[in-house]
Amino acid sequence: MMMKPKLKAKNILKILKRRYPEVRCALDHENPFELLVSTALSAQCTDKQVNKVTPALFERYPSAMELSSARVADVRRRIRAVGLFDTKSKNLVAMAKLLVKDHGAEVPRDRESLEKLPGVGRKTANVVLSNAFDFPALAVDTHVKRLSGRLGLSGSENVDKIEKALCELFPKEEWRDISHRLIQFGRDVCDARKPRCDGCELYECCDYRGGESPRAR
DNA sequence: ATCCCGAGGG
DNA sequence: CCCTCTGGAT
Repeated sequence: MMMKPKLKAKNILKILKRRYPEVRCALDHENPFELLVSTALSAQCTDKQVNKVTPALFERYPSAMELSSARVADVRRRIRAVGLFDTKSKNLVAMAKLLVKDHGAEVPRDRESLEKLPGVGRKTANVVLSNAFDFPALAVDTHVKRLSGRLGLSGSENVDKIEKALCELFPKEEWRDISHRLIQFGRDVCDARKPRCDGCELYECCDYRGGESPRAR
């Protein structure tokens, strides 16, 4: 019973909405600057680690203006718990300088400018665009990548193609939340190494099924 | 030991 | 495409 991708996507959307009625960005922040910084810090670590260092960080550096004149060593000390701090601390200060120089110390609202910021890639840019500015964007991270592959929504292509495929599959107004739901589901059920396929609500929609089908990890 | 709600560089 | 960077959780 091969389902058409479009219909399959619709079912997945429905099931995930039921499972996660309300979705929020794990790194919830009141202003774009804080969202940008904490999202950039979240690379290769948990949001718990990020939330541990950001309060003190933002107390000392409330905006791009203050952060732009920070000493890298001080920032590094403050963010040590998130790991990869050597690169991240340098990037944060450089990023703030660029914000002050080119964007009036504000967070730019277009993808091109965001991705020029040191330490900001496609994923972070999409999170900021969709969560801070309500621009339709679908963030693809490792969870989304893995789930998309397993469910058979896209091939195991590169991130750009996966993002494009998912954007065609899901309605624009869902782009922001579907990645959060896929991420959540990836953590709760579809683990990278030991997926809990028994009792999985998406089993019927899945091309992977614990490895039964020849699909990418 | 191994992986993580990445990004940058080779 | 591949690798590396890191602390923390498991």
